[in-house]
Amino acid sequence: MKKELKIEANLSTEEKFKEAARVMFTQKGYAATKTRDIAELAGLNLALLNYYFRSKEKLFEIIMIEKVQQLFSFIAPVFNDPNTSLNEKLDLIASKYIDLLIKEPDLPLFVLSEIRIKPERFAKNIQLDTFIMKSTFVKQLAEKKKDINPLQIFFSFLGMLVFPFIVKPVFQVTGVISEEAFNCLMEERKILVSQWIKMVID
Amino acid sequence: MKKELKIEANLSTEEKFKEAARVMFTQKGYAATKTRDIAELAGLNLALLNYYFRSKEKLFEIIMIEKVQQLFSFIAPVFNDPNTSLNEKLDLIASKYIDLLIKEPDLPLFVLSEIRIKPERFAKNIQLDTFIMKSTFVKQLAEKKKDINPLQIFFSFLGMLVFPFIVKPVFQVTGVISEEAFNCLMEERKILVSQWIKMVID
DNA sequence: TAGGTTTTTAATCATTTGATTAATCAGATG
DNA sequence: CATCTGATTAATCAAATGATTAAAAACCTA
Repeated sequence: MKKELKIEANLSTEEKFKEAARVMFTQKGYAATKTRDIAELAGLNLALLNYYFRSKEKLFEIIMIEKVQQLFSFIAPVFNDPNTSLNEKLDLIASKYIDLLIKEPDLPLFVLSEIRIKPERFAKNIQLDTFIMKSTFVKQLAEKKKDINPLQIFFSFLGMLVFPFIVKPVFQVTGVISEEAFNCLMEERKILVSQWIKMVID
Repeated sequence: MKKELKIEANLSTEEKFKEAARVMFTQKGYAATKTRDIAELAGLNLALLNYYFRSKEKLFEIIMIEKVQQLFSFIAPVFNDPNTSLNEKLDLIASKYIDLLIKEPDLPLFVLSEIRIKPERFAKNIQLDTFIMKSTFVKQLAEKKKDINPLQIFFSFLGMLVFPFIVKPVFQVTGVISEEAFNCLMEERKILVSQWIKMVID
C-alpha cells in the first residue's frame, strides 16, 4: 500500500477527473477540496479541469447528482412498488441498502452535510414528498399501524440502517473497531433491522 | 425578522466572536466559513479575531471542543451510572437527548462531518471506548441480550434518536414538514424510541 | 491629568485558489 | 506532407483569504 493508494487507471481524461473528484469531494467536502487536489490526484493538468467542466462548481454538481441518485433513488422505487408487502419491502431495503453503504460508507455524511451547508442547491433536485412521503410504503405503514405517524417508523428504519455509517469515522478514529469487524456487524445487521421494525409494527 | 437575524448582544468582544463562530462553523463547516464572515456577523474588526484567538484554527478548536462536549459528554455519565437500570437509562437518554437536539439540531451533522473531513484532530479528544464501549450500559445490554452484540442495540438506539435531526435539512429544503411539526414529532418520539428499544431487548 | 496598558482600526502582506490565456502537441484527414 | 482540430501544458491573472502591522482610541491607575 503506497501513500497515494488511489491512482486512476486507463480511463478517459474526463473520467479521471470525475473519479478524482468523487474521492476528494466525498472525503473532504466541497469547500475543503481544492481544484489542484483533484488535478493532482487525477494526475492531470489543472487547466484541463476547466477545459472539460468549466468550473469547480459544475464538476461538483455532476458528482453530487450522481451521489444523490445513489443515496435516494434506490429506495424510492422499492418504497413505491405496490406489488410487494410491507415485510418484503423491509427485508429488501435493509439488505440492499447496507450492501450499498458498505461499498460507499461516506455517501450519507457527504450528501447530508452538503445539503446542510447549501440547501438552496438541492431544493429542486429532491422530490422527497412524492417519492417517499406519498409512497406505497408509507401508506402500508399507515394502514398497519394507525396510531403512529408513519414518519416515526420511517425515521427509525432508515436511522438504524444509516446511522452506523455516519458515526463510523468516530469509531475508526478512536480505534474501537476495525473495518472488517464493522462490516461484519453490518452484514448481520441486515436481518436485525428489518426484524426489529417488524416487531415494532406488529 | 431582519435579513441578519442573528446579531450579538452586549457580550464581551471575545464572546461575540465565539458566538458568531458557533453560528458560522456549525452552519457552514470549517472550510466554508471565512474569518471575514465571523467578524462581520460579530460586528467586529477582522484583526481582532487574530488578536484574541491567534488564528481561525485555534478559534475553531475552542468551538469544536464545546460541541463535542455537548454531543457526547451528556451520554457518557448516564451510560456509566451503575445505580440506574437499563430501562431507566433508555428513558432518560431518549428524553434528554431529544431535548438537546431540538435546541441544537445542527450539532450531530456538524461534529460528525468535521471528524470525517479531518479525523486526525479528534484522535485524542474522544475516549469512546472507555466511556461508551466499556460502560455499564453496554454491560447491562450484554447481560440482558446475550445473543446480540450490544453495539447493534447501541447503533439502533442512538440512530433512532439522532437520525431525524441529520436528515432534517433534507425535509426542510423539500418543504415536506415545518419546524413546529418536526419538533412536535420529536417530542412524541421520546417515548416511542425507548419503548421500541425495550421491545427489542425483551 | 499624565503615563502606561489594553483594545480597536485601517491598511497592507503573502499565500492560496479558481480560472484564463497563449503556445505547443498529437492525431486525424485530405 | 500540410493542415486542421481537439487536447495538453506552463505561465499568469485576479480575487479571496488568513494573518500582520503600525497607528489611533479607549481605558485604566496613580
